[in-house]
Order: sequence, then C-alpha cells, then structure tokens
Amino acid sequence: MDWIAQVTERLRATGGRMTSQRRLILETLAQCTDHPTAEEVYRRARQRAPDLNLSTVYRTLRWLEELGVVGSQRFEGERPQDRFDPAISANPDHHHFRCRLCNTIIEFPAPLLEILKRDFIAHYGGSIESASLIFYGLCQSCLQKVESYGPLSFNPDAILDHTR
Amino acid sequence: MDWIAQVTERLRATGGRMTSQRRLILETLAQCTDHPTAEEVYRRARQRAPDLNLSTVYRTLRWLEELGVVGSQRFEGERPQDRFDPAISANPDHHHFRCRLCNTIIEFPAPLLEILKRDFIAHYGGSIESASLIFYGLCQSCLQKVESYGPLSFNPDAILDHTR
DNA sequence: ATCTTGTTGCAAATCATTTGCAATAAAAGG
DNA sequence: CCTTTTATTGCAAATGATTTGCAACAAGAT
Repeated sequence: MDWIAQVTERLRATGGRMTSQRRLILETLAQCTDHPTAEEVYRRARQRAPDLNLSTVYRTLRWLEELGVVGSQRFEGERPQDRFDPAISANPDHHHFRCRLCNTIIEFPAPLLEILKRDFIAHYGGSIESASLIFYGLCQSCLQKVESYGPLSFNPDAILDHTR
Repeated sequence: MDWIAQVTERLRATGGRMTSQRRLILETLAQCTDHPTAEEVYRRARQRAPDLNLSTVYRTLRWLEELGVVGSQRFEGERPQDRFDPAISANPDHHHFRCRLCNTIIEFPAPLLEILKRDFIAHYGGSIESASLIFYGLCQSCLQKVESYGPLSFNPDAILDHTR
C-alpha cells in the first residue's frame, strides 16, 4: 500500500473524508524533494486545480502534521514561516542543515543525539520527548565557491568616484 | 565595567545614543532569569515608565540581537513568537530544554555537539556556522508529579451520567 | 437517490512584528 | 550653557503568515 492510501486510511479511521483537494495536496507533497512553505505547496498544486484555495492547503497541512505524516519547522535567516517536511514518515529521526547561501536543506541522522539527551537527563532530571537540531552554515558546493573566489575584501576608501 | 556600560560603549562606537528607554530595557533584561517575549519585556519595563512604547522595545531588542547581546528563539507548542535570551553574552554556547507542562526553559551546555558537527561535515562537506538545539519534554518536577499521580486513564464509557 | 455532516472557497479576522513620519531629545560643537 | 545635528521615540498604520466564520458544496453512509 502506498503512502497516499495509508494516509487515506488514517483519515477515514478518524471520520475524515478523502477529497480531490486533499488527494492533490498529498500527491504534490509526495513529489517534493525539498521543504516547501504552505504557499509553495499551494502554487505547485494549483497548477493542476486552479481553484484550490490557500486555506485548504493550510488546513490539510495542519491535519497531516497532527497525524504525524509531515513535519514542520522554521529556519532562521528567512521570513518567519513554516516549512513542511514530507519525509518525516519515511525517515522519522532526521535533523536539518540549512545552507546560508543557496538555502538548500540537508536532512541527516544524528544517532549521537541520544547521548546528549542522556547527558542532559543525568544532569537535570526530567524526560525528553522530542528534539530539534538545526545546523546553519555553507553546504559543500557553496563553501567551494567561496573558497575559490577568496574572501571579499570590502574597503570603502577603495571605491572610485565615477562622478569626477 | 558592568553589562549595561559595555552595551552602552558598543552602542556609542557605532554612532548610537543611549536613551532612558534603552537603559530601562537593558535594566529589565538584566533582571530576567527567564526568556521573555517582547510583550513581556514591555510589560515589565512599562511599570517604571508607563509611556514606553512596544515598538521601542522591539527596536531595542532587535538592535541588541544584532550586537550579539541577546539571543532569540522560538519554541514549539506555543504561539509563534520570539523569546529573547539575555544570557547569551554571559554564556554563549548554551542550548535549550523546554518543559511541555510548566514551560520552564533550562539552558544547558552541549560540548558533544562539536562531535555531531564534525560527523556532519565528514559526511556532507561544507561548514557549520551555528547550531540550534532544543529539547522538549518534562522537567524534573513535572515528571515527578506525573509519576506520583500515575498516568491519567481516560475511558469515555466510565464517565457517569449525572443527569439521571 | 437521499441524507448527514465533514470540507471547501471566500473574505475577513488575528496576531506578532515592522515601518513611516512628525515630534523629541541625545551628544557634539561652539 | 546654548545651539545644531540627527538618532530615537511614540503613534498609528502597514505587513505578512496563518486562522477562522460561514454559506455552499460534496463524500460517504443509509
């Protein structure tokens, strides 16, 4: 059984209905290899159904979030907006790296995080139910570009006055 | 030289001016042991200067953020709003645990995170400039309360009909 | 085929945060 | 100390992502 059928089943199990809009949004999500915003999901899905509404996209995404089918996170250095992560069910325990230049997001596993959790609990007690780890930096290719160009040297005094 | 004097110096160094509002906000932040929202900083500060404006609080907090004097982060499970962290300059490399019940935030060091960063770079290349790690769970005292009460057993059929 | 009720589209509301602008007040210079 | 410059403030309005009320619509059950 594929992903969409599974989600449909969960939906029915809680008294929900499968609609053409929801199916479309699910299919759109299934094709994503990135972490789209609600607006981006909307734009992509609307190509196949121009009267789809942004509210419906939001409602569907929130509902999928509750079902644990998609994740959502916000990243620094961009407008405050949720990005949705369709990969969460296939790959539950991943974290995120975001490139400051090209904005690529890399998902990576972090089994060592368990040690950090144990450390925390050893020191402070309590229990940990979930964790969010985000790295920010330069991805491999952006780092190479920066290195090959060398650092930018900005010297205001060196700027020529072309008006003279 | 105390914290406020240091911040004032940095401010002057960039052509800024120290005002009564900024001093008040700095003093309010210095007394915080928690991670207040802009609104909370505003409420606390306004007790001493009732005509302080929320915009001024925002502008000052953003400016302190740029100076690296305060941090800001958002936590899941509450309205999407920034919380400001006055402890960042005293204690630069800390991460956050947030209790799902009492909302207490615990700051903790995570030196092992360096290993995770090295692991990531070994696998994917690139470079890491910053990291955000947030744990969500129950703090020690909330965990104890939950354990001593035992888990709540919710059984709809067991609810008595008091209308009879 | 019909009924029930979950879902949609639309427009308006929310809510944290930002911004334009005229008035105000630091700090610099005399 | 007093003027001058211009950074900063308070206020109100704008912004922008997200949510919500509601009447029309359409799944899925009977």
